[in-house]
Formats: sequence, structure tokens, C-alpha cells
Amino acid sequence: MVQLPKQPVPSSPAPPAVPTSADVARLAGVSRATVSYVLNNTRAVRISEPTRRRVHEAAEELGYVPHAAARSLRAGHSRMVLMPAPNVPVGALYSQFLNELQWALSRLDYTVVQYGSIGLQGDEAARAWAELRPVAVLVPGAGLGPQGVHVLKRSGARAVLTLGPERVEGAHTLLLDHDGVGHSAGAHLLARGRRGVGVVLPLEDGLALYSRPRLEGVRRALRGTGAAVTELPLAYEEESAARLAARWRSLCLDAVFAYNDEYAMLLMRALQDEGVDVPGETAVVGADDLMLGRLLRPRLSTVHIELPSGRELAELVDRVVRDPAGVPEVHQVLGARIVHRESS
Amino acid sequence: MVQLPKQPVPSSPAPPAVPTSADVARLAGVSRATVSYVLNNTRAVRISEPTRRRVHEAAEELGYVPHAAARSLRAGHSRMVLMPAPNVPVGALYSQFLNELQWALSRLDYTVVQYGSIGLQGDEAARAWAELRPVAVLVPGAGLGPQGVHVLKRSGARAVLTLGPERVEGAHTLLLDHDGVGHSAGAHLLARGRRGVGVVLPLEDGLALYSRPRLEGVRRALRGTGAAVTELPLAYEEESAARLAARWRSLCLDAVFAYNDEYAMLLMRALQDEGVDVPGETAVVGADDLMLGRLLRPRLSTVHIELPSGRELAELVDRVVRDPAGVPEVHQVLGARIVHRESS
DNA sequence: TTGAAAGCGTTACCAC
DNA sequence: GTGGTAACGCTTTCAA
Repeated sequence: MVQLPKQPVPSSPAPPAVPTSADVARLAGVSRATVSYVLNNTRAVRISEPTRRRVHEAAEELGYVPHAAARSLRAGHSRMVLMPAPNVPVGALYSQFLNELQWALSRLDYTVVQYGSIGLQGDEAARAWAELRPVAVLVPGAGLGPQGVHVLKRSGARAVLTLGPERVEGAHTLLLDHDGVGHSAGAHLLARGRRGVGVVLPLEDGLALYSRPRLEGVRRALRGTGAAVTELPLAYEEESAARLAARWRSLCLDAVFAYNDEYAMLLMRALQDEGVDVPGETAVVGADDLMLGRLLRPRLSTVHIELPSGRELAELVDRVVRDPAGVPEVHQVLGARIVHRESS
Repeated sequence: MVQLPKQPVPSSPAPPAVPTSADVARLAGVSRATVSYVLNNTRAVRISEPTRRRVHEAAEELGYVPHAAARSLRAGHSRMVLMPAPNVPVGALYSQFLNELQWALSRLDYTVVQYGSIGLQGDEAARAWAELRPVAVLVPGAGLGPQGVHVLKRSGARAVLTLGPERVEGAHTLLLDHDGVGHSAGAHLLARGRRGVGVVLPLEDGLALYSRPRLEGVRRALRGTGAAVTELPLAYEEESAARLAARWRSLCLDAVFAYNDEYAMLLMRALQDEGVDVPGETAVVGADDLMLGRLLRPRLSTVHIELPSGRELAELVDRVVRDPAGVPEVHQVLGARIVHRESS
């Protein structure tokens, strides 16, 4: 729960009062109700043109901007869609998706707000979000549990959606099929005749949620084929990659699925520095299909991941807001397809 | 100005009312005032321990979460710091800076919110932000003009800060010295004996604001030395880079400052594919000091950019909020220093 | 130690 | 057509 400051900010010499609709009404010589009607284009009531003009002019002159808090307090609901602000760098793919989503939601008259939640533990975050009384909450990744969902719904959120690798009780879930990403990579490597497949598991926090299902996907693809999977913990640092590369030949691998393109670049570089031929001796496959991969030599094979379009997701949010019970709770998303280049 | 929906969302079968402090009071058998005292730890008034417990239990049982809008409406101010949500992928450097800032601000009891402003034109955005009555607004890049600053201040924002390449009238500005970035690169290349320096100008929208000052910085470094600067427009696509590389030798350049590490990678790859030796024939320098650069061969020389620390910026925001007039309006920031590796 | 009441800025319902 | 008025949820004097 957010604490208000113990003592309000000190009033500077001249704190010119913020204009309210009452000020506009006074200046225009009408009532507050009329101001509201004019400024909100209320169609149920007809206001004479001269009056409208006077109101608009007054608002303009005073620099009047309506007070969202007062409005939503009165209305009993807001049009705010809240998302937690990402706390890791977002790639081009995801960034574009976010933009699209935002744009589509604003077309539907929603306001998208990303809430900085660093330092908030689990349910604290949900409580903090709930204080803003968003009409919808959209949470990518993990970080929202059933408790949090409950808090949000209890405080009026009509839609709580998660976008991640696992279902969350009570929320609408867009299930990101990371297993399928690994499966694509595994099946591809198998088809290329590889039999000893390493799978990179990033040591960085929070990535296990994705890397584990991807690993499982590779396992699934190779099951019963005689090909073997080896787990390869790796930190996103040159040194860690160098250590792994140094013992590469002892691992007896002829392929590696490197979690994503960036880890792939890191590892491929280390392998090459160690004299390991790619793809001759070891095939390398990344994921995310970044520009990066096309610039490497050999060009990096990768798993292209297809997120749902921002427009689709926006419409889903809107449907859930309008009728939470009328929309299935789980949606499978995320197409994955291999992009074969030169590294495999 | 945000339109409310013409008709409110249809009430589903059982819209269980959101609990208010009145509900908590009723359940605990006390008055609303007492609830407020207990939940806000108001020190000016002592509440008996049993009563406190009853209130807390009631709040817990009902899943009560205070209503931020009502609170800030009553208080007359909020502790919200608003930033526009970035609409381009943010790199690791900036992302970490944002996290730090957010964390530091939350330590100071502020709530950081990123507002999705795509589709809003210039001053519309400022009006939309102003509706939320943030106590501070922090705008990286351009996108906020004097008009917008005025709107925000008029609606109660005590601090309006911009973080960008140029001053904005009325706002506190953290002047990002992109000129210095170019200057570092230029001076370095000059010291390495280069005389024909190309400077990449990204064609992507919005980057001119940074690339122009960087170009000027290079020019400044080379002025009066006999070395020449050539502008090199470049899109972030392989094909564009290939075209540039194809005519490279006709340009008679022995060095290039590639705007940043990503463009540097793109261009360096194209040059190498064209048979141009780096750094023998042409030196390449990037900027941002990404991990990326260390993985390239030759390792990429780069300009390391030092943003102000999140903590410092948070403290600045806080100082401006407390006393807008007591803080100088313009701050020069952004240290730039060359990191010499192998590509130059 | 607790309670009653006023008021923050809006909008919607009813009279005029 | 237009103008009072009540109410949204909360905090904070002021009284008891």
C-alpha cells in the first residue's frame, strides 16, 4: 500500500491553482453541468452553439484539463489497461508487439499504462496495481499468481490476462508455447543428421521459465530417436562461454540449441575462437530471428517466433472486459518455425 | 481528451461490489475515520491495539485495497512520476538505467508510470498525461515542446524534466551531450592517423535528433586538421549496408563512425563481405559499448556512454518536486569515453 | 480514543 | 436548453 508523504510538498511562493471545470463554468458564465456536457459532447442534451463556443474558449484560455481521478471516481470505472513495465531489455520483436498492442488498445479507447514494479514482491505488486483500479491488467511472463489475480478482480479489474509459459488460476491466459520453440529446433537438428544435441540454459534470473520448456521441447523432438540431449548452463558473459567452449570436444556434441540468438552469438563466437568448425563440427541454432543472426558468419539458423498480433490481443482484452465469462480462459499462441541458414 | 465509453460495460451476472473503507469500518465495527487512521499509520492519533487488529483483519478479510484516485483527489496531489513509454527497443544500457531510476524513485515513495502515447500528436500527449495529474513528468528524447510543458505545469505538475539533446523552454533539462559522443570518436580516429572519416546517419525515424549532434561532434574534432568528414545515410537493413559497401572504395574513406554498435556491426559485416579490411583499410567505431562489440572480429572499438545514474536522477526529480525554483534548469550530462579495441 | 462531517473534481439525474 | 444537487471513496479537521 502506497504511503502518502508525511508532510505535503512545501507550497512554493505562487502556487497558481489548477483550473477546474467550475473555473471554466464561471468564466463562460454557465453552470458546471453545462461545461461537462459541452466538453464531453453529451448527445443526450442539446446545447446552443454560442454556449458551446463560450465554454470551449474558456477552457482553452484557462488551460483546463479534466482530472482523470475525479472522472473515474465518479464513473465508477476507468479505461486503464495496466501492464507491469518490463525490467529487462526488450528486443525489437517484443517492442514492436507492445507498440502495436498499445496502438490497438488506444483505438478501442483504452489507456495503456506500464507500472514500474521493481522492488515489489509478488502480491505487493498486484495490490499496488489494484490501487489504480485498472479495468484490465495484462501481465507478460510470470510474476502474477492466483492470489494476485484474486486481488485484482476483487478490486474491480474486469480482465486479468497473463501472457506466459503457464496457466494462472483465475486469469485468462495466453499460453506461450515455448515447448514448441525447442521442438522446432530439435526436429530440425535431427533432420540435419545430428545426434548429440546440447541445449543452453541461461543462468540469468527469470529465464528458466522459458529455457526449461524449450529444453523439454528439444527432448520431445528427440525422444526415441537415439539422439541425446545435454544441458549446458551458460551465463551471458564471454568468460562463461569460453569455459564452455574449452571443454566442448569432451562433450561429444555435434549440435547446440542456444536458447536464443544472443546466446547463440556468444557461444558461436567462443566455439570459433576455440577452433570448432560451425556447422561442420557443431551445428548452432538460435531463436528469435534477430537481425543479428543474419550478420553472423556463418549466418545463424534460428527459430522464428510468432507472437499474436497486437491487434488480436487488444481485441481479446476488449472482449474479456465486456464479458469476462464469455471468453475461453486459455488460448494457445506462439507459432514457431525454423529458419534454416548456414549454421546448421 | 479521453472519451468515456458511451455506454458503460455491461454488468455481468454477479458484479460483487468492490470493498471500500466503509465496508471495512462496518465489518470492524468502527468509523471510516478510524479505518483510515489505522491503515495509514497516522501517528498524530493513537488507536488502541485491539481496534487496530480488528481493522486490519477486516481489511484482510474483505480484500480491501485503497482507491488511489479517491486518495489523490482528496489529497490534492499524487506521488506519480509519469514517463512516456518508449516506442523503440531499448538497449541494455538504457533499460538498466530505467530500472535503477524506477527503483530509486520508489525508494523516495514515488510511483513510476509509463504512459503509452503512440498515436498521440505532440501536445495531445501532454494533455493526456496531464489528466493523470502526475507530480512529475520525465520525458526522454524530444517529443515535448514548450506548449506541452506549459499544459503540464498548469495542471499541477511540480517537475517537468526532459532528458534529451536540446533545451526545452520551461522545463528542467538534462542535456545529453551527443556532440561529445561524436567528438570522442572523431578525436580517437584522428589520433589513430585517419584522415577520411565517414559518419553514419541512420535513416530510421527519430534518430536524426541524436545522429546530427554526433556528426557535429566528429566535425568539431576534425576541424582544422585537414581530415574530412563524409555523411553516410544508412538504413538498418542488410541491403542498404551492402549498397554502401559496394561503393566504399570510391568514397576514399579510411575510417567510419557508425552511429552506434548495431549499425557498426551491420556496416562492418558488409564491408568485410566486400573484402574491405578492418581496421587495415578502414577503421570502424561504434557507440554504446554493447556486449555485441566484444563478440565481433575484429573486436569493435566503441564510445562508452555514461548516463547519469538512476539514483542521481531520482534525487534530482525529488529536489525539483520539492522546490522547482531552487534547482538550475539545465544540467549537462552524459560522459563519453572511447573504448579502444581492435577495429580502429 | 473515536465519530461526524466537509470537501476534493466530476458527471448524471431532475427540476426549471 | 440549462442549472442545482447528490454521489463516487477517501482523508482530515473538529467535537465528543
